[in-house]
Amino acid sequence: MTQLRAYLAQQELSANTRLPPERELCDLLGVSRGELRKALAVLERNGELWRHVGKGTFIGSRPVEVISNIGAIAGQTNPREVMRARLLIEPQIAREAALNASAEDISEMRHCMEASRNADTWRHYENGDNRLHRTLAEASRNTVLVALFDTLNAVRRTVVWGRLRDKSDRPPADHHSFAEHDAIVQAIEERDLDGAAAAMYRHLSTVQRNLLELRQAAE
Amino acid sequence: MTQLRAYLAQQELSANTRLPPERELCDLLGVSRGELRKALAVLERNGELWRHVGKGTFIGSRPVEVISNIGAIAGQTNPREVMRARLLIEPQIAREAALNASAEDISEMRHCMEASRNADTWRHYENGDNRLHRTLAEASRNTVLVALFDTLNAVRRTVVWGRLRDKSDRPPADHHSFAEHDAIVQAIEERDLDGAAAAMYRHLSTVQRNLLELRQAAE
DNA sequence: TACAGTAACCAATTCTTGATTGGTTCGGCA
DNA sequence: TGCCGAACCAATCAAGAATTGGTTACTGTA
Repeated sequence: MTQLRAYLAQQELSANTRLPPERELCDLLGVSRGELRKALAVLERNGELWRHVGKGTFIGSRPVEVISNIGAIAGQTNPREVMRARLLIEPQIAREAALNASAEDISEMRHCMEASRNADTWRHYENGDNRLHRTLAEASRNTVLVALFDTLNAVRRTVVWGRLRDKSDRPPADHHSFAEHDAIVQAIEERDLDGAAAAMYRHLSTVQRNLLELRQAAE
Repeated sequence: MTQLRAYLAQQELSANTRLPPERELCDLLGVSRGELRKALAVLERNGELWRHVGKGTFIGSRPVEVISNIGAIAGQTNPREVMRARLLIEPQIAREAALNASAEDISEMRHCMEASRNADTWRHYENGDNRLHRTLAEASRNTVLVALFDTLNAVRRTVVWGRLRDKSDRPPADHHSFAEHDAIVQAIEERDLDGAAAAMYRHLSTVQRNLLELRQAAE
């Protein structure tokens, strides 16, 4: 243990530096591999280095693998997790939108709502729906929030939903989303932060419930 | 062209299905490769299939590759936006962690807290701090939330903070984060959803305030 | 001239194989 | 009991071969 610390001290210990393999290291320090591994385990537990099979042992903290590939995320998750994340994140974005939305943002949102209401196919409806949520995210006037929303949205679209959709080839005129979207935009226009978040939460709850019912009906 | 359509019709044409290589296909259909490629080009422009060198030809539309380039986001934003996004997002993650954290998660969080408390340099402190927040995100047991947190965290570290840090070479024993971290983990352990979110909000508020004071002092 | 077929080549990608490396187990030994 | 040595395992990496869509040049035919 003491030997290892001394060895590390004498070496250049800049972060992300790779140590020699364990087999070399124990030969170098004149200790057995078991003892060396016990010492390394302490240092790893302490967060001073990290190890990975096949890669090696590295100085510093384990790098968080920023999954740039949406498909990788989508492959590890499921509709339930995605829906849960939406319920937690999007109301907060709506809250920030209520704080920062401009008149143009609100006008654009209303335009998207009208487009989806007049949609003659589900595809067109979802197009308008997507644009509405995206415009709402932009209305937060926060680049980071928009980026997070885009990531979340991309995952949502990639995850296999099982092509769930009832048989009607076009959205009914009394589709639940219309009134709910209206409530969200209304709250944003009135600068009602809590109201906007709550309206978005209610909307996503309904979406979730519909999704579950469709999945159960499919079984 | 007509032959190709007939071939596709007879085959199973579920999305993401890979077609035989062009060399096989033209042999199979008895046409030259040039003619086959002209037909394929039409179908690709029509959105019925997509091709990629080295991969092959696939049925359906080309998968959306949303490259969430951290650097691009970081270049368009600023510390204020990042901090604002953290204040909105991370309390929600803490809330979900309070709902789903296992005993191992909490134990690991406590260990990270101890590590950062015993840190003898700011670098080690931040190491423990990062691991704590990451463990907390994992405790939400939601792959999507972890991915969003990683994205947010990567942006935070990329954004230029101006290397703000007071001169003391090690965190003071009464550093505000220690008590605040403790409150967060405490609330999570007690399954106090609102408490965990509120504690995280208070913590990030303090971080934000400290950041502003340091920036003003630097001017 | 015009156009289709053939072959060859290019670059991106995947597949294959062997070596490396952290993690683990088992027997020997003091 | 505790440590050492050796072997083995699974994940990873590295390098080369094979595959595949994209492109070009040449030939033959009408």
